[in-house]
Amino acid sequence: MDNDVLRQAPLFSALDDEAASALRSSMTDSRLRRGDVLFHEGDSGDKLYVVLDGKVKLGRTSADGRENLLAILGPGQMFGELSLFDPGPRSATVTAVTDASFASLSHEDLLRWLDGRPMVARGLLSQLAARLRKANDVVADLVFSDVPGRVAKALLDLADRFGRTADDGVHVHHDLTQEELAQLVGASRETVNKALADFASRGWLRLEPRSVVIMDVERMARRAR
Amino acid sequence: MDNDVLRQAPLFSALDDEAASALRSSMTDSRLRRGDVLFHEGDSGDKLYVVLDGKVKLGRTSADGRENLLAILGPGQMFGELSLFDPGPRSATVTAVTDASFASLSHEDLLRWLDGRPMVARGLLSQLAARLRKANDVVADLVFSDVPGRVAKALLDLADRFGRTADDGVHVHHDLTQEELAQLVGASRETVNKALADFASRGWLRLEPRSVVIMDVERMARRAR
DNA sequence: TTGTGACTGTGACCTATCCCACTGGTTAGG
DNA sequence: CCTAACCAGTGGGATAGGTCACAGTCACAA
Repeated sequence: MDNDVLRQAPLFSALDDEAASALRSSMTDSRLRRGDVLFHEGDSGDKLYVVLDGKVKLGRTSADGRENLLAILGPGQMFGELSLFDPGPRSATVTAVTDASFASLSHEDLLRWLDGRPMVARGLLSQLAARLRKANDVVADLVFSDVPGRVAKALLDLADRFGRTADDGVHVHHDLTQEELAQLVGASRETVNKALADFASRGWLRLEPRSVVIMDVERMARRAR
Repeated sequence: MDNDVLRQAPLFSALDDEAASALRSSMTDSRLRRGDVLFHEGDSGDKLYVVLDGKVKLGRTSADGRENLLAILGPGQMFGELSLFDPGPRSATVTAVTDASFASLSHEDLLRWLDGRPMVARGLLSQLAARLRKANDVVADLVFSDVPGRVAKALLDLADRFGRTADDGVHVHHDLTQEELAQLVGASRETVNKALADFASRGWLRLEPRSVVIMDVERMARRAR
């Protein structure tokens, strides 16, 4: 249950059992319904969260109201660390994409842990490094790839993290509307829809509401590059 | 001189004098001429570098050979940490944009320092967090802003870090060709050139080879948003 | 001096993608 | 069960920006 998810989470993975449960006991739990907002870009706040169950989206809104999603996070993933180590207002809005639950840790508690246990620091550093690497990849994709390519890549990434392989293909219940998918890849809903329709017409995938079945992972991967 | 730069560098800023000079003494120095490459994307390597003097560009190359610059770094800034905390090949190519010198620290040495001194860990965490925040901003810009906007923003950022204010404006010796500037903002050289020409014709800036003088920071800032 | 190569400046296309308009389907609340 | 929202699908026109093709400038070497 809860603790299994946390033990897998990179934040905890280097800790022994008693340390992990001590850390766990200083965390508070919370939950949200689909569509609810945990906090807004610009809010102040200094908690770090770990997703226990469900999915959330991290998004930012431009001056003229358009939205862009930085990431979709699922069980075991962490967010909110930015306001912690680089103090300042929250840099993104976090919204539940499905009903979801979290464990959270306050600034002070985390710092206490950091000072005592170097392994926690290493875990956090490698988490941040991985995130940074990924962010750089996103930048490269925006510069180099066209929209269909980015859509293919996003779907494969979601498949990796949330997909279940069956004999008719990889079922990906991403729980995102096409609008949200579009915001995730930085394109308009319409172009994303056309890209998806094109993939479907080639038999690479089958479209279902808030979900896809990827039938030809190989070609999708080739299209993504 | 050298040590002044390092003491300003975020990696060192939280250390007291004797700790800083101990850390300094475990670092090795090196230097490059303009155009020389320190390491290539895909290389293995586990050193962390701090720029002592000069400027470098971090770039990645796409499958079809086009280039994209992730960042221009100057004195006091750090790079190469990614391969450290998220082990793997180097994720970018580092090239000297001017003659430059560096201090470097090996994987093991850094980890030794990390375990002993929690402040070093915090410094690194906040560095990475700041970088991540910045990377997210770049993503948002690519999605929301047009090329002239991104050019304006890039120039202001360079001005912030490398500019010298005089009575005719802020002199920014960025040392980048327009080609490199284009790679930095993710656009073609031609469009960047036209954007620059437009800014110049409006009297917002004056163009000089590998350098600009920003005469109307206010309007540039407004254009960037 | 002249030639060579690197960089900047500019016009003319061409195309990916955005924006708009509309249709049909599906869901949720009264 | 009906109506309002929301969501997915699709066509067509407008456009930002990429690509191509040159011309002009400058530095530096022969």
